[in-house]
Amino acid sequence: MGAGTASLRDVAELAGVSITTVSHVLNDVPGKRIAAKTRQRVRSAAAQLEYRPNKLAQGLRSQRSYSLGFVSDLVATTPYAVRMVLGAQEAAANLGYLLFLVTSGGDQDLEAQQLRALLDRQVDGLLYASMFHRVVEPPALLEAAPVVLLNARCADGRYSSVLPDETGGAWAAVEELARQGHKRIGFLHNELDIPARSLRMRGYQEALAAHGIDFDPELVWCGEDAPGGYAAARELLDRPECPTALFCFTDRMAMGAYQAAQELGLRIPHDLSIVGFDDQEVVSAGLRPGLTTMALPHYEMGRWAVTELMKRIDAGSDVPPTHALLDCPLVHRESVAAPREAR
Amino acid sequence: MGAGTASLRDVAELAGVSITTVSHVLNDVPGKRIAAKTRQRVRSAAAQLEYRPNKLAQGLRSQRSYSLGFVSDLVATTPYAVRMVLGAQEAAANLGYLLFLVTSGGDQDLEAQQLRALLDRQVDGLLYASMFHRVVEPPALLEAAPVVLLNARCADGRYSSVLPDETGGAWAAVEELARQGHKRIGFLHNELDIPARSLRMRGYQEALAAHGIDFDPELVWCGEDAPGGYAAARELLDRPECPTALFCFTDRMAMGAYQAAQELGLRIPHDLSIVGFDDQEVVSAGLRPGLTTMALPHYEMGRWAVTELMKRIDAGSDVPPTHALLDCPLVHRESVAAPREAR
DNA sequence: TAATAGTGCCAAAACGTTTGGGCAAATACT
DNA sequence: AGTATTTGCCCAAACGTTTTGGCACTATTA
Repeated sequence: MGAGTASLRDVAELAGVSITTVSHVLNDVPGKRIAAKTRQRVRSAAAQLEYRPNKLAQGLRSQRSYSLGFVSDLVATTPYAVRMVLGAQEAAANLGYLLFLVTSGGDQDLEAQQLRALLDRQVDGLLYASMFHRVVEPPALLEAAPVVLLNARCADGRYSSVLPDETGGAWAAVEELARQGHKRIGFLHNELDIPARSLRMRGYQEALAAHGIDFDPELVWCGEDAPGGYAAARELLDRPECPTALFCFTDRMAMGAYQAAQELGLRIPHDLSIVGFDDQEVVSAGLRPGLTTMALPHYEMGRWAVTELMKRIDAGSDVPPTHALLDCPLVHRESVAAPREAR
Repeated sequence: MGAGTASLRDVAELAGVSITTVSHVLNDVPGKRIAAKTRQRVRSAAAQLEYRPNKLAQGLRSQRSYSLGFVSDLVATTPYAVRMVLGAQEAAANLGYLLFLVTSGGDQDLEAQQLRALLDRQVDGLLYASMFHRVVEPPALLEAAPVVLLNARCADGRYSSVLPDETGGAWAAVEELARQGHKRIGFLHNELDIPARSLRMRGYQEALAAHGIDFDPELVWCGEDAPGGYAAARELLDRPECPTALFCFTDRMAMGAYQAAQELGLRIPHDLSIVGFDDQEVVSAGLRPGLTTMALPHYEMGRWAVTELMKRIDAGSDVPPTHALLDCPLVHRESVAAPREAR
């Protein structure tokens, strides 16, 4: 009844064989001829001592630490990003891997220091994650191990990357509204210089076009977070020819839009349909009525990244990088209905 | 210009000394007499080769892996808990430690499996974290390493633990309202069987008592999340003698209360003051007006936990466990004012 | 000059694995 | 019976460190 501290030697001694043999048996090394009886003896000795291999020693010897580094700019304020970590962690666990989690807070020196700490521990690969979709300039240290970019891509496409399909998401959101018969669909847009900005704009425009609706720049208004969403929505809804539906860049902006609608006496979805983006549950499920919104596939991206990273670890760095775009599923709640006019 | 893959032997060769000497120099081993010149030579050789010690080898030899395990039930849906991880991670990084992050999702077998994976990697200690404050029954495997309980405690107090001061937080929240002159302070309470429930209730009652206000069970109504908060608030506010202020168990319930208030034509904070709990920023900063609320000291708890864990790692398990209660700071926004009657 | 003390360095074992190259004994062929 | 083959196992080196216990010099002292 070992306290889990038994070594290969202890097992060997108890089984009356050499360390080599124990190793061969426990690892099922192919091509090694060992009598069934001996195997049995070894296994039961190992079981009896509750033998567990020391991963440090294993890693030292076989150049495989079975651990990965998850590097992210800031895990802090962004709640949904947690699902990225979770997806990665679960996928890793299934393969016998563990994740080192480090955050740089955006500080380059700190990031380098953390990366070195990871490499010192001989991680087999790195997940370089951004908390919001962006183009990154990966630090030189990343060269030292297989890498996959998560929720980010680099300008030269050198590393594999996985991103949400922003355009497709925006497209589907607007499609959902257009299908209900909406013609005047406002867009509560973001003003940050991030890829999602132009990508979702594209989706918005293309979906409009697909439904034969002319793009009207007057129906696009920028802002940020709930206050920005509120202001932008007031702006759009205070007009004579106001939109019957709003597509919001984030759930938080949608939250602001709800407030504006309420103040103006517009009932959702009767007088105004709203679709958000992010499926930030505290907001989308907390609002009344529940907010129909596009979910970001954070969990799936985390999983994808690990799977891809494994391929690269196993195959060496000669395989060309892959770039994935994952779907943003529509989450139906109660904020969308046909426009009044169409009823 | 080594690719970071130089070993002690390479440095020794380049400096023309033995491995031993290099180790002594680079580790500043006290009591070792080595000529200043030699030291210089070794250091510059190490620098030139960009030598970095292999932590696997170090750990194997010196029984210190400089890594910790962060075990949590589920990192998933709960966004604020992220700050716990962050606090732990930053504190660990400052001490040269890295964090392995694992989540069990509440599954006992999976948890055991993950714990073993951590122990296999010879972690120096474990952070056993709960995503919401609760009493846990720690698995037997925790015995195998120093442990600190994070946002949790065990019934027998065997392990060190750190928790938010729920009672103090509730006390301060109600105090904030009472100080403004509110006499009828409703409590939108939770109905789950968790420690926070009775602890906050105690804070609520004590603060009332401190202000000479009689506790009125009629002013306490249970529910959960935004919908529950909405329902409970409707219940309380629809009366003739309705409360002038609401203390909400969570920000999400407060969100529901906002909706109820809006429907009833009550303006916040003019007609109704509200204090929440959690400081879940998407909600508290997203509501109009901003929600005054009690923040949970997740970040600080994370920090405290690794500090405590370090003590226990360094001191052996003979030092008695410590149990900390950390303050919940009040976050002022715009949802509190004096009651109308008092103006 | 010889004993003593101090200085500067190193060899080797150990941590717990994996793995290539064995070598005896048992079995199969001629 | 003698050779070839197979079976079953083990030795020892290696991974990259830390650490103990020296050993060979040089400098000091008597």
